[in-house]
Amino acid sequence: MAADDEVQRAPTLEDVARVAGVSRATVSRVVNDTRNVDRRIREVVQAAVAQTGYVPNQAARSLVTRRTGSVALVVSEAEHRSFDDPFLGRVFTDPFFGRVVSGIISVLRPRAVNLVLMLAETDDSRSQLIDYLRQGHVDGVMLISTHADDPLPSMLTDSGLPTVLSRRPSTPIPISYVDAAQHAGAGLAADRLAERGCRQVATISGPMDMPAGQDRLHGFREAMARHGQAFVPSVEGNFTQDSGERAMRELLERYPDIDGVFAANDLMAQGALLALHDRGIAVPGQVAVVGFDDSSAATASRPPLTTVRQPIEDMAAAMAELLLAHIDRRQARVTSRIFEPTLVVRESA
Amino acid sequence: MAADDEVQRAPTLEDVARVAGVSRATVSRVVNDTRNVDRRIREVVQAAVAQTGYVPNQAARSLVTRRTGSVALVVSEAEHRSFDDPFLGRVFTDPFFGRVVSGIISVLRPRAVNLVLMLAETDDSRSQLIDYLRQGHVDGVMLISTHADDPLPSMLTDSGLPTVLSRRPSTPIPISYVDAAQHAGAGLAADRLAERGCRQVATISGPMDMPAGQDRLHGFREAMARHGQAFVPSVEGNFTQDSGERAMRELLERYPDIDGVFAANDLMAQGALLALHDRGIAVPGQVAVVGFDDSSAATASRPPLTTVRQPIEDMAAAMAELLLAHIDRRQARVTSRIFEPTLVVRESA
DNA sequence: TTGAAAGCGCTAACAC
DNA sequence: GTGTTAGCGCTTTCAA
Repeated sequence: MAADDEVQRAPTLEDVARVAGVSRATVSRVVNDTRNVDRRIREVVQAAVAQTGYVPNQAARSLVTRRTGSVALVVSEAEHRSFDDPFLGRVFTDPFFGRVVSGIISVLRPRAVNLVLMLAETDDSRSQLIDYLRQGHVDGVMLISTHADDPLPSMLTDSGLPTVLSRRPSTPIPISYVDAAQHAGAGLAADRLAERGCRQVATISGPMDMPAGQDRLHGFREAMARHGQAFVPSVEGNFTQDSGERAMRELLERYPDIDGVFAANDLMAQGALLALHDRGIAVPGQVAVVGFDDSSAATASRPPLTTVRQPIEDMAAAMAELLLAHIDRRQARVTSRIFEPTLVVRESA
Repeated sequence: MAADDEVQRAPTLEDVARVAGVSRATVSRVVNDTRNVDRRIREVVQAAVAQTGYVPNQAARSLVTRRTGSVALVVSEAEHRSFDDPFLGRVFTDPFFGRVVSGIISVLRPRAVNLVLMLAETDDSRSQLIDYLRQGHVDGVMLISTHADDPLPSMLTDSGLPTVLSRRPSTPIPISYVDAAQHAGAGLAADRLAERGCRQVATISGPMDMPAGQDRLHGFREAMARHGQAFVPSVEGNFTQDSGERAMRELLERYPDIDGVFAANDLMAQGALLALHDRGIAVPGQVAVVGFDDSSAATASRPPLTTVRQPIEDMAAAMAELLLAHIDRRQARVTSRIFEPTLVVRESA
């Protein structure tokens, strides 16, 4: 209640040093927990820090260290038609996303690294984003890219910023990534359907401009071919529940004798279940359904979904680890880590 | 391919100035688009910027301007029991969240302000967060707080950082916020149920430690009282679909003659629908159901939900506007903005 | 073990 | 309209 009205500005190292009766350098050493500081002095300084309410200024700090202590999670989507068709609704609503963030946080938090979430859905926002990143706001970036011709991965490698993708890049470029064995995972779904005795199987694929969409379709078709089904009809969806519902209706119309369906994610499988339910078709009695992801949608639907599980949290954690390794230069080479999916059997197939 | 091997470091204002043959100040003026620069010189400088690939260093810039050009969106949740019960799943999976982000982005983007997303679910992470924010990483914060005894709102006001809440604070503290008229919204649901002729109405409330949970319960009860129903049974949920399902089962057990239910959000209403469906109870024939939010879950459920709509995107946009106004000191006083909900009638009631 | 001093890259007076 | 200059708050040699 005394000398506090001196200034309105936040206390600086200088202020703390004055109160503690030492130099700025010493305070800096204490704050940064460097060795070689006398115990007594350390305590005096800590008291001064507490008394002044000092908090280091990040801008000043990273100006000299060239480190920010933050990494970015960038979500890049193809287009964003209007305010009423929010791409954000799609991304954030997908249970997939929460699990990714959760996995990332689990490795970032203990190391006191912060997560900055950034979105890019237009070309404008994409270059604005690159600028932001190049300005040194973050030490590295994790990219969740949702379409094939996304220029962001290569823009990022060009920028020289440490980067890791959450999926195989659609065109081979030298960039680190984490992925699940999509092809094999789709094979698991095919095996299950074949094993149940399904003979007329169709699939609701993801967008063909996404690697995950392509891989799951090809993997499924190849595996069904091994089971003797030469032709597997498919309708393309966009990973939303709604698109799954529409696709199922189309499939039913064009191929009324279908007895099994593989949807490239759980949300679409859930949509398919709705369409089947509306037509009074029993699942799995008349049509068996298999999803992909093992997201919360899998247990929330009726009947609960048999689905291919990817260890999303683990994959996300691996992505964060890999990025941190790149940043610390512990890992200089471009690296990939692939996780094996498993089949989770519930009631839908 | 010539003098480029001179250094490995990023080009600075100095470098650009040298190439352009002007002073650093002039380059700065061009980069920051300040008036009072000769057209010719401006062009020369712009060419030099392009040639050198110059990008301003944010740390240096904000060290002097004391501005970062970013604001934080903080999501604060009560607890986080384990890796398997990810609170992130709850927050990010709720369609509500995507709409909030979407609304915020719509006002931030045009002003080139960046959004930093931060999470806090433990006391540890909460103080780590406050430190981060006080270090000057962002110019202001928007807080989505999910429980009553959250210390964050007052920690934030104490820190002196411009802050806006997405809901009325649970204890009255001097802080700006945006909210929907929860009480009135719940009344809309009651009116609809009464109008349909429901005589035994119950409710699945939100968590009682959240203002939104309390307000919707009280609002609903008062309105039902006006319609002559003195006692409205309620079971508490936590805004997840699963909790809605469980609550509905409990309600059915304890009050078998229920003919109408108000769930405090759409996810829980969706869960209620599932429980009703499992018991073979027709909706709205035997039991009418009303939700709250008008989220994507409302149209995805069977039957589609009659629900109370809050203009989430608009509210989120208003929150961002308010924050920006505080930051620019255009708005110094603590302010609130309340939005009116409306009833959206579909099939469930 | 501690202090003095030199910047990190930028903006904003102020002078010209 | 343009250049000079003084910091912004911090870390980090280098001496002592």
